[in-house]
Amino acid sequence: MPKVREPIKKTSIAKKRKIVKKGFELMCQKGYHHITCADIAKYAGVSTGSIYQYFYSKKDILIAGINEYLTEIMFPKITKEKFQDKEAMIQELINSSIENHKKYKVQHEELVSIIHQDKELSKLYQEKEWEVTKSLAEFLKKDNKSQENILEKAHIILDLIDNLSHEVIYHKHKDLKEEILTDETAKIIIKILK
Amino acid sequence: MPKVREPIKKTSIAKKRKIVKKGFELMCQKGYHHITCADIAKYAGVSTGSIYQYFYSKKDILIAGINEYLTEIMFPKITKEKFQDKEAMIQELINSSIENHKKYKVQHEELVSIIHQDKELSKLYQEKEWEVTKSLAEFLKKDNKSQENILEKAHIILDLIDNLSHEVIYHKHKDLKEEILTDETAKIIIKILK
Amino acid sequence: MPKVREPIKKTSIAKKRKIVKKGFELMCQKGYHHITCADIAKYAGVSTGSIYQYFYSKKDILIAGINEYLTEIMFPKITKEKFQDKEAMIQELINSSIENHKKYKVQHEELVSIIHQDKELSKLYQEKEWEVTKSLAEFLKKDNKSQENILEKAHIILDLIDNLSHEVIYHKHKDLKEEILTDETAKIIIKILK
Amino acid sequence: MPKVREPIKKTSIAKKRKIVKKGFELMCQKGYHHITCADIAKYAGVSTGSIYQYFYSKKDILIAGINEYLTEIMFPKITKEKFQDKEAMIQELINSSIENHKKYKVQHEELVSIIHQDKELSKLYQEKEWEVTKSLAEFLKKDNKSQENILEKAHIILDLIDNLSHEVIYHKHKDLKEEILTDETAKIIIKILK
DNA sequence: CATGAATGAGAGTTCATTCAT
DNA sequence: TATGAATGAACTCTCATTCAT
Repeated sequence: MPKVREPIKKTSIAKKRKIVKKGFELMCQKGYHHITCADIAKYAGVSTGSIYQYFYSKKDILIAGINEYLTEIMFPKITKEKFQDKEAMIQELINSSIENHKKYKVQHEELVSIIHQDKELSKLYQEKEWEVTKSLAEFLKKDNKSQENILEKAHIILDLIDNLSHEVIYHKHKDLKEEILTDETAKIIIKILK
Repeated sequence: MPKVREPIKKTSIAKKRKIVKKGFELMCQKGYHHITCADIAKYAGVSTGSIYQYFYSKKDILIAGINEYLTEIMFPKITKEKFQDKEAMIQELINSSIENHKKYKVQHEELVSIIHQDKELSKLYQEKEWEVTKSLAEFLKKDNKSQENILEKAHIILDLIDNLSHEVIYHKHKDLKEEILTDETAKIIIKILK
Repeated sequence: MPKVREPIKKTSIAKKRKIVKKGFELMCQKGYHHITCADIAKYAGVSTGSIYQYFYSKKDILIAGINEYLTEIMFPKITKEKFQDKEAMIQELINSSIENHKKYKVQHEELVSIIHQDKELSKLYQEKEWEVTKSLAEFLKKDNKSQENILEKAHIILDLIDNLSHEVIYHKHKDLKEEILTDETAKIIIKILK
Repeated sequence: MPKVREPIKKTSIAKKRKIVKKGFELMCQKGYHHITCADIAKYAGVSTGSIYQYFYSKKDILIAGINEYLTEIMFPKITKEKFQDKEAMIQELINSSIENHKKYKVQHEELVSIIHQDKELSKLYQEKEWEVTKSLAEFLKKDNKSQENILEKAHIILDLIDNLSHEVIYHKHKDLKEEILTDETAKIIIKILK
């Protein structure tokens, strides 16, 4: 079924990456269905034909982008054992999450929506998500023996941080103070871990 | 842009409602971009022409559906003062949220995604969300004086409940026990309100 | 896989037929690969969209055209028992074949080429061809008992007539006299049947 | 239209020939419109760029191939005066035709179709065809004086042989015995020449 | 008012040809 | 001279919207 498409040799690696980067960026900004392949090509500074030298389809670009995003940005490793105490660790978790969200500034929901409409992507997403949950649970266990329901707690904690990040990034509700929200979230997580 | 479109007079109210109900249902099930107007017409048992008697566009149906959804389902009033204590209130909040999610079983993310791509919808969504947050904050204040940062806490609480509902509905992570997750969420909310 | 496409109700039968007629005509004139769907639409006096209301694809139009062509034109029934003698029958066979070829004036080879590239069409073509061969053989048997290898002879006869028709229609070789060619062909067929 | 293209000098003669040979082979196997220039390049073991060093266009390769085919294969000289009698000559004619068809095993119709869509090719084809017809007529005249309408007869004979070859090669009709068909064809040709 | 056939702009994708290396 | 990545016009097909009936 695939006709052309070659991994790469030298500077074309850069080209393929540029297409993913720029294409994914555009998709996140405007929504997958609101941009055309021509848009992507123009934005990436290549021809429409070039896109199909490296990707099977428009969707293929999205998948590549999501893959990268999930792997490198959204679910980075957290098993850094350098933290002295829980407070520091949690603060670091929050900060890095906000940093990551700021950096990508994706329309996160667009992504999540598309992910959930595609079996393959859905599976990938959940695997990554689960990996991080387990990794956090592992970390918390070390620090604090006899923790009950640690997986569930880790899940909740990650959700709290994710939600906080969104609020900070998009700042949808003018009457919520960013600082207070961050503090409260941190305090709640501490309470959870008590 | 507007050509024809009449609010309603008698039994055609029912027709318009049927289009919204069935159309929105389909959109939530399969995704806005994956269904056609013909699909909606067939599913609603009307002709494609009829759709444009009551709606300006395909998107117009979505907006009507979201409006209804936000108003009646997702953000119902919570200022019921019948609760005896916080625990009961929280449990009720959790139960009704899960019930609502179960009832609609929408592809929630699809909705959220589309909402965020449309200024108008986005504003509407946030207003509704904020209304409920305020309403919960108000309720909590009554019950417990001297609560600091109550808006932020209310926001976090609603997020926790929403997240729990999703997990229960879609059950993405096989290793998370529904019961434990519910209990833990409830416990955390109690802690927040301490 | 098929999305839309409805047989027909009333005047749309005419529309579908017009698309086949005109589309097939164009294909035969210019070659399947040298015309676009837009060309067909314009030539048939409909919109491109209309084409896909009645046909799955561009190729589908070709198939419909070929079907009709094979059934009605190229391989008409020959079991007319009204002939008094072989000579008359053969002359009639030749005349009607030339008439048919003149009438359609298709680029016959284009057709045959496409037919041979498509399994389904190929089968259909051979079935029709074979039917006529058998029908002619049957006819000849009646007229003349104890005919050996009658199927093979019928096949050769039909080929001779087909070839004659082409030569007459396209008149490729200026130095061949049409009349003589026709006469010689008829004489040869008579000899075959001796 | 013409940009670059050089006849040849030394070993690149071989390269050009390889492109024609392999390209034409592919075209005959899969059909002109079903293969790409990239396919040809790969199959011939050269780069796509190289093709345009020797040919103006994709079609140019086809023309070169057809030229060679017509000249060397399809219409070989038949003025060999080594035959003792008509029967032997006819048998040899039949055998060599079948051999040729077997050897190339081209999708003959594809060729013929394309030839007829191109004025230039069409003319070339007819010239070659006519040359052979004349050459056969010449041969037959020598062998047998006082032959009337010898050109027309030669034409018919060549057609009979061509048709036989196709039937033998593609064996489309299971109920036709190859041997009988060959015998009958030979017998008919003998009768023609009586 | 209701219908559903008709419309046609615009989508994703292909591939003959070019050209920098 | 040889390469193969790059190009972009042109293709087939879709579908939101219109409108004659």
